Amino acid sequence: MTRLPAGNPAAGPRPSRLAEWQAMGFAPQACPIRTILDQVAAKWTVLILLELHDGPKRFNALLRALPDISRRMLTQGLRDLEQNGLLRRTVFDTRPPAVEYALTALGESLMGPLLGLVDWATTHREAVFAAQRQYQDSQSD
Amino acid sequence: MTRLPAGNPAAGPRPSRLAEWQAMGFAPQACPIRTILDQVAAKWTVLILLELHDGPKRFNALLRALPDISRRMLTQGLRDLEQNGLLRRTVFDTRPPAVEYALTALGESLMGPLLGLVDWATTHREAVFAAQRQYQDSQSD
DNA sequence: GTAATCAAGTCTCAGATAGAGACCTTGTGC
DNA sequence: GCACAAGGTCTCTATCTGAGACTTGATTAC
Repeated sequence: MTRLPAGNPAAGPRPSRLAEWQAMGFAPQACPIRTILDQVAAKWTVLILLELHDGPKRFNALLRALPDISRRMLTQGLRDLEQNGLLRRTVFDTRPPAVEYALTALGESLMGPLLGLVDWATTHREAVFAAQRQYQDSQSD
Repeated sequence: MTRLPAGNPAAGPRPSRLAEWQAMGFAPQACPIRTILDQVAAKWTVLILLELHDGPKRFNALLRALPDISRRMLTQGLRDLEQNGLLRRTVFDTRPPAVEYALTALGESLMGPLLGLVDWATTHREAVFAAQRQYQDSQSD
Protein backbone atom coordinates (compact mmCIF):
# COMPACT_ATOMS: atom_id res chain seq x y z
CA MET A 1 0.00 0.00 0.00
CA THR A 2 3.05 2.24 -0.10
CA ARG A 3 3.16 2.49 -3.87
CA LEU A 4 2.21 5.96 -4.99
CA PRO A 5 0.67 6.62 -8.35
CA ALA A 6 3.24 8.55 -10.31
CA GLY A 7 0.80 10.69 -12.22
CA ASN A 8 2.55 9.50 -15.36
CA PRO A 9 0.21 10.20 -18.27
CA ALA A 10 1.29 7.02 -20.06
CA ALA A 11 0.59 4.80 -17.04
CA GLY A 12 -3.21 4.39 -17.02
CA PRO A 13 -5.32 2.07 -19.15
CA ARG A 14 -6.95 5.15 -20.69
CA PRO A 15 -5.65 8.70 -20.86
CA SER A 16 -8.77 9.99 -19.05
CA ARG A 17 -11.94 11.09 -20.64
CA LEU A 18 -11.00 14.72 -20.41
CA ALA A 19 -7.73 14.04 -22.17
CA GLU A 20 -9.64 12.19 -24.87
CA TRP A 21 -11.87 15.19 -25.38
CA GLN A 22 -8.85 17.41 -25.55
CA ALA A 23 -7.36 15.08 -28.15
CA MET A 24 -10.61 15.52 -30.08
CA GLY A 25 -9.89 19.21 -30.16
CA PHE A 26 -12.10 20.45 -27.33
CA ALA A 27 -10.55 22.97 -25.02
CA PRO A 28 -11.69 21.94 -21.53
CA GLN A 29 -13.15 25.37 -20.96
CA ALA A 30 -15.29 25.12 -24.10
CA CYS A 31 -16.07 21.40 -24.01
CA PRO A 32 -19.60 21.07 -25.37
CA ILE A 33 -20.30 18.04 -23.23
CA ARG A 34 -19.50 20.06 -20.15
CA THR A 35 -21.73 22.85 -21.35
CA ILE A 36 -24.58 20.44 -21.86
CA LEU A 37 -24.02 18.62 -18.60
CA ASP A 38 -23.96 21.94 -16.79
CA GLN A 39 -27.35 22.69 -18.27
CA VAL A 40 -28.77 19.34 -17.49
CA ALA A 41 -27.22 19.21 -14.06
CA ALA A 42 -28.46 22.63 -12.98
CA LYS A 43 -30.46 22.59 -9.80
CA TRP A 44 -33.94 23.23 -11.16
CA THR A 45 -33.81 22.03 -14.73
CA VAL A 46 -33.90 18.37 -13.71
CA LEU A 47 -36.99 18.97 -11.60
CA ILE A 48 -38.71 20.95 -14.35
CA LEU A 49 -38.00 18.17 -16.84
CA LEU A 50 -39.36 15.55 -14.44
CA GLU A 51 -42.55 17.56 -13.99
CA LEU A 52 -43.01 17.97 -17.72
CA HIS A 53 -42.41 14.28 -18.23
CA ASP A 54 -45.88 13.79 -16.77
CA GLY A 55 -47.33 15.95 -19.51
CA PRO A 56 -47.36 19.59 -20.66
CA LYS A 57 -47.89 22.15 -17.94
CA ARG A 58 -48.45 25.87 -17.67
CA PHE A 59 -46.26 28.35 -15.86
CA ASN A 60 -48.27 28.63 -12.70
CA ALA A 61 -48.91 24.90 -12.60
CA LEU A 62 -45.13 24.35 -12.54
CA LEU A 63 -44.87 26.97 -9.85
CA ARG A 64 -47.38 25.02 -7.77
CA ALA A 65 -45.72 21.69 -8.47
CA LEU A 66 -42.31 23.01 -7.39
CA PRO A 67 -43.29 24.90 -4.26
CA ASP A 68 -39.81 26.10 -3.42
CA ILE A 69 -38.81 27.58 -6.76
CA SER A 70 -39.07 31.31 -7.27
CA ARG A 71 -40.75 32.81 -10.34
CA ARG A 72 -37.46 34.19 -11.48
CA MET A 73 -35.65 30.86 -11.32
CA LEU A 74 -38.53 29.06 -13.01
CA THR A 75 -38.55 31.56 -15.86
CA GLN A 76 -34.81 31.24 -16.23
CA GLY A 77 -34.83 27.46 -16.10
CA LEU A 78 -37.60 27.30 -18.68
CA ARG A 79 -35.73 29.70 -20.99
CA ASP A 80 -32.55 27.67 -20.69
CA LEU A 81 -34.35 24.45 -21.48
CA GLU A 82 -36.19 26.05 -24.39
CA GLN A 83 -32.94 27.48 -25.71
CA ASN A 84 -31.35 24.02 -25.67
CA GLY A 85 -34.29 22.51 -27.51
CA LEU A 86 -35.44 20.35 -24.61
CA LEU A 87 -38.85 21.93 -24.31
CA ARG A 88 -41.29 23.92 -26.40
CA ARG A 89 -43.10 27.03 -25.25
CA THR A 90 -46.56 27.57 -26.74
CA VAL A 91 -48.58 30.74 -26.24
CA PHE A 92 -52.34 30.35 -26.51
CA ASP A 93 -54.27 33.35 -27.75
CA THR A 94 -56.80 33.34 -24.94
CA ARG A 95 -57.76 36.00 -22.41
CA PRO A 96 -55.61 36.23 -20.43
CA PRO A 97 -52.97 34.53 -22.61
CA ALA A 98 -51.92 31.09 -21.42
CA VAL A 99 -48.46 29.62 -21.95
CA GLU A 100 -47.86 25.90 -22.09
CA TYR A 101 -44.53 24.13 -21.73
CA ALA A 102 -44.00 20.66 -23.17
CA LEU A 103 -41.02 18.39 -23.72
CA THR A 104 -39.70 18.12 -27.26
CA ALA A 105 -38.53 14.81 -28.71
CA LEU A 106 -35.01 15.81 -27.67
CA GLY A 107 -36.24 16.47 -24.16
CA GLU A 108 -38.00 13.10 -24.09
CA SER A 109 -34.80 11.42 -25.22
CA LEU A 110 -33.04 12.87 -22.19
CA MET A 111 -35.53 11.40 -19.75
CA GLY A 112 -34.06 7.89 -20.01
CA PRO A 113 -30.60 8.83 -18.74
CA LEU A 114 -32.10 11.30 -16.29
CA LEU A 115 -34.47 8.75 -14.79
CA GLY A 116 -31.49 6.42 -14.56
CA LEU A 117 -29.90 8.97 -12.26
CA VAL A 118 -33.10 9.41 -10.28
CA ASP A 119 -33.35 5.65 -9.87
CA TRP A 120 -29.77 5.54 -8.65
CA ALA A 121 -30.58 8.21 -6.09
CA THR A 122 -33.68 6.33 -4.97
CA THR A 123 -31.83 3.03 -4.72
CA HIS A 124 -28.74 4.32 -2.96
CA ARG A 125 -30.08 7.06 -0.78
CA GLU A 126 -29.78 4.99 2.38
CA ALA A 127 -26.16 4.18 1.54
CA VAL A 128 -25.47 7.88 1.03
CA PHE A 129 -27.09 8.78 4.33
CA ALA A 130 -25.10 6.08 6.09
CA ALA A 131 -21.89 7.45 4.57
CA GLN A 132 -22.83 10.95 5.72
CA ARG A 133 -23.40 9.78 9.27
CA GLN A 134 -20.14 7.86 9.24
CA TYR A 135 -18.30 10.93 7.97
CA GLN A 136 -19.76 13.06 10.74
CA ASP A 137 -18.66 10.50 13.31
CA SER A 138 -15.14 10.30 11.89
CA GLN A 139 -14.89 14.10 12.07
CA SER A 140 -15.80 14.27 15.75
CA ASP A 141 -12.84 12.10 16.81
CA MET B 1 -55.65 23.35 -30.27
CA THR B 2 -57.70 25.73 -28.18
CA ARG B 3 -58.17 23.34 -25.33
CA LEU B 4 -56.18 24.43 -22.34
CA PRO B 5 -55.00 22.00 -19.73
CA ALA B 6 -57.03 22.67 -16.64
CA GLY B 7 -54.31 21.93 -14.15
CA ASN B 8 -56.73 19.52 -12.52
CA PRO B 9 -54.64 17.28 -10.30
CA ALA B 10 -56.91 14.30 -11.03
CA ALA B 11 -56.54 14.66 -14.81
CA GLY B 12 -53.09 13.20 -15.56
CA PRO B 13 -52.15 9.55 -15.95
CA ARG B 14 -49.82 9.98 -12.97
CA PRO B 15 -49.94 12.56 -10.19
CA SER B 16 -46.35 13.70 -11.02
CA ARG B 17 -43.21 12.35 -9.50
CA LEU B 18 -42.97 15.18 -7.05
CA ALA B 19 -46.51 14.55 -5.88
CA GLU B 20 -45.65 10.87 -5.49
CA TRP B 21 -42.70 11.79 -3.30
CA GLN B 22 -44.90 14.07 -1.28
CA ALA B 23 -47.36 11.23 -0.86
CA MET B 24 -44.43 9.15 0.40
CA GLY B 25 -43.98 11.75 3.11
CA PHE B 26 -41.12 13.83 1.69
CA ALA B 27 -41.52 17.55 1.98
CA PRO B 28 -40.29 18.93 -1.35
CA GLN B 29 -37.76 21.10 0.45
CA ALA B 30 -36.27 18.12 2.25
CA CYS B 31 -36.65 15.49 -0.48
CA PRO B 32 -33.60 13.28 -0.14
CA ILE B 33 -33.55 12.52 -3.84
CA ARG B 34 -33.26 16.21 -4.55
CA THR B 35 -30.48 16.52 -2.03
CA ILE B 36 -28.59 13.67 -3.63
CA LEU B 37 -29.19 14.85 -7.17
CA ASP B 38 -28.00 18.32 -6.20
CA GLN B 39 -24.79 16.77 -4.95
CA VAL B 40 -24.30 14.52 -7.88
CA ALA B 41 -25.29 17.12 -10.39
CA ALA B 42 -23.05 19.88 -9.06
CA LYS B 43 -20.80 21.46 -11.63
CA TRP B 44 -17.47 19.92 -10.69
CA THR B 45 -18.42 16.72 -8.94
CA VAL B 46 -19.36 15.01 -12.20
CA LEU B 47 -16.01 15.88 -13.72
CA ILE B 48 -14.09 14.76 -10.64
CA LEU B 49 -15.95 11.44 -10.67
CA LEU B 50 -15.21 10.95 -14.36
CA GLU B 51 -11.51 11.58 -13.75
CA LEU B 52 -11.42 9.15 -10.85
CA HIS B 53 -13.21 6.55 -12.93
CA ASP B 54 -9.92 6.15 -14.80
CA GLY B 55 -8.21 5.25 -11.55
CA PRO B 56 -7.18 6.84 -8.24
CA LYS B 57 -5.53 10.23 -8.50
CA ARG B 58 -3.76 12.67 -6.24
CA PHE B 59 -4.80 16.23 -5.52
CA ASN B 60 -2.43 17.95 -7.88
CA ALA B 61 -3.03 15.37 -10.60
CA LEU B 62 -6.73 16.23 -10.49
CA LEU B 63 -5.82 19.88 -10.57
CA ARG B 64 -3.82 19.27 -13.74
CA ALA B 65 -6.54 17.12 -15.30
CA LEU B 66 -9.20 19.79 -14.71
CA PRO B 67 -7.29 22.88 -15.78
CA ASP B 68 -10.08 25.33 -15.07
CA ILE B 69 -10.96 24.28 -11.55
CA SER B 70 -9.59 26.31 -8.65
CA ARG B 71 -7.89 24.67 -5.67
CA ARG B 72 -10.70 25.82 -3.45
CA MET B 73 -13.44 24.30 -5.59
CA LEU B 74 -11.50 21.06 -6.01
CA THR B 75 -11.04 20.76 -2.25
CA GLN B 76 -14.71 21.46 -1.70
CA GLY B 77 -15.87 19.04 -4.40
CA LEU B 78 -13.63 16.30 -3.02
CA ARG B 79 -14.91 16.88 0.51
CA ASP B 80 -18.52 16.74 -0.68
CA LEU B 81 -17.94 13.51 -2.55
CA GLU B 82 -16.09 11.99 0.38
CA GLN B 83 -18.84 13.05 2.74
CA ASN B 84 -21.43 11.33 0.56
CA GLY B 85 -19.39 8.15 0.44
CA LEU B 86 -18.63 8.33 -3.27
CA LEU B 87 -14.87 8.52 -2.85
CA ARG B 88 -12.22 7.62 -0.31
CA ARG B 89 -9.37 9.88 0.75
CA THR B 90 -6.15 8.11 1.70
CA VAL B 91 -3.16 9.89 3.23
CA PHE B 92 0.21 8.23 2.64
CA ASP B 93 2.84 8.71 5.28
CA THR B 94 5.56 9.87 2.90
CA ARG B 95 7.62 13.05 2.83
CA PRO B 96 5.94 15.25 1.79
CA PRO B 97 2.66 13.47 2.59
CA ALA B 98 0.71 12.35 -0.46
CA VAL B 99 -3.08 12.14 -0.62
CA GLU B 100 -4.88 9.81 -2.97
CA TYR B 101 -8.52 9.96 -3.97
CA ALA B 102 -10.30 6.86 -5.26
CA LEU B 103 -13.90 5.93 -6.01
CA THR B 104 -15.68 3.74 -3.49
CA ALA B 105 -18.04 0.94 -4.55
CA LEU B 106 -20.88 3.42 -4.12
CA GLY B 107 -19.07 5.88 -6.37
CA GLU B 108 -18.48 3.15 -8.96
CA SER B 109 -22.18 2.29 -8.86
CA LEU B 110 -22.98 5.85 -9.82
CA MET B 111 -20.79 5.78 -12.88
CA GLY B 112 -23.31 3.77 -14.92
CA PRO B 113 -26.11 6.34 -14.73
CA LEU B 114 -23.60 9.16 -14.99
CA LEU B 115 -21.97 7.77 -18.10
CA GLY B 116 -25.47 7.31 -19.50
CA LEU B 117 -25.89 11.04 -19.19
CA VAL B 118 -22.48 11.70 -20.73
CA ASP B 119 -23.36 9.42 -23.63
CA TRP B 120 -26.60 11.29 -24.13
CA ALA B 121 -24.69 14.57 -24.23
CA THR B 122 -22.21 13.14 -26.73
CA THR B 123 -24.92 11.70 -28.93
CA HIS B 124 -27.19 14.73 -28.91
CA ARG B 125 -24.78 17.60 -28.76
CA GLU B 126 -25.30 18.49 -32.41
CA ALA B 127 -29.07 18.52 -31.90
CA VAL B 128 -28.60 20.82 -28.91
CA PHE B 129 -26.36 23.17 -30.87
CA ALA B 130 -28.87 23.22 -33.73
CA ALA B 131 -31.63 24.10 -31.26
CA GLN B 132 -29.48 26.88 -29.82
CA ARG B 133 -28.84 28.37 -33.26
CA GLN B 134 -32.52 28.15 -34.10
CA TYR B 135 -33.43 29.87 -30.83
CA GLN B 136 -30.98 32.68 -31.53
CA ASP B 137 -32.49 33.13 -34.99
CA SER B 138 -36.03 33.17 -33.65
CA GLN B 139 -35.02 35.84 -31.12
CA SER B 140 -33.60 38.18 -33.76
CA ASP B 141 -36.91 38.46 -35.61
C1' DG C 1 -65.45 55.23 -15.14
C1' DT C 2 -62.50 53.16 -11.77
C1' DA C 3 -60.92 49.20 -9.24
C1' DA C 4 -59.78 44.41 -8.62
C1' DT C 5 -58.22 40.06 -10.82
C1' DC C 6 -55.68 36.79 -13.36
C1' DA C 7 -51.74 34.80 -16.16
C1' DA C 8 -47.18 35.17 -17.05
C1' DG C 9 -43.78 37.23 -16.41
C1' DT C 10 -39.86 41.30 -15.20
C1' DC C 11 -37.14 44.14 -11.82
C1' DT C 12 -34.61 45.21 -7.73
C1' DC C 13 -32.04 44.29 -3.96
C1' DA C 14 -29.87 41.52 -0.17
C1' DG C 15 -27.38 37.55 0.82
C1' DA C 16 -25.07 33.31 -0.59
C1' DT C 17 -21.77 31.21 -3.63
C1' DA C 18 -17.90 30.67 -6.93
C1' DG C 19 -13.39 31.71 -8.50
C1' DA C 20 -8.63 33.96 -8.45
C1' DG C 21 -4.79 33.81 -6.28
C1' DA C 22 -1.89 34.88 -1.96
C1' DC C 23 -0.49 32.45 1.91
C1' DC C 24 0.53 28.37 5.15
C1' DT C 25 2.89 24.02 6.85
C1' DT C 26 6.15 20.38 6.96
C1' DG C 27 10.02 18.44 5.07
C1' DT C 28 14.23 18.04 1.68
C1' DG C 29 18.05 19.54 -1.30
C1' DC C 30 21.72 22.92 -1.91
C1' DG D 1 18.53 29.89 5.36
C1' DC D 2 16.41 29.85 0.68
C1' DA D 3 13.80 27.75 -2.70
C1' DC D 4 10.74 24.11 -3.76
C1' DA D 5 7.09 20.54 -3.45
C1' DA D 6 2.46 18.64 -1.75
C1' DG D 7 -1.87 19.61 -0.18
C1' DG D 8 -4.25 22.45 1.25
C1' DT D 9 -6.61 27.26 3.71
C1' DC D 10 -7.84 32.32 3.64
C1' DT D 11 -9.40 36.55 1.74
C1' DC D 12 -11.49 39.29 -1.47
C1' DT D 13 -14.31 40.28 -5.34
C1' DA D 14 -17.72 39.13 -8.89
C1' DT D 15 -21.47 36.54 -10.02
C1' DC D 16 -25.60 34.12 -9.02
C1' DT D 17 -29.74 32.97 -6.28
C1' DG D 18 -34.08 33.83 -4.14
C1' DA D 19 -37.86 36.82 -2.10
C1' DG D 20 -41.13 39.42 -3.39
C1' DA D 21 -42.89 43.95 -5.40
C1' DC D 22 -44.21 45.58 -9.79
C1' DT D 23 -45.93 45.23 -14.94
C1' DT D 24 -49.13 44.42 -18.77
C1' DG D 25 -53.38 43.91 -20.99
C1' DA D 26 -57.76 42.26 -21.14
C1' DT D 27 -62.09 41.03 -18.18
C1' DT D 28 -65.34 41.40 -14.79
C1' DA D 29 -67.15 43.97 -10.32
C1' DC D 30 -68.99 48.14 -8.30
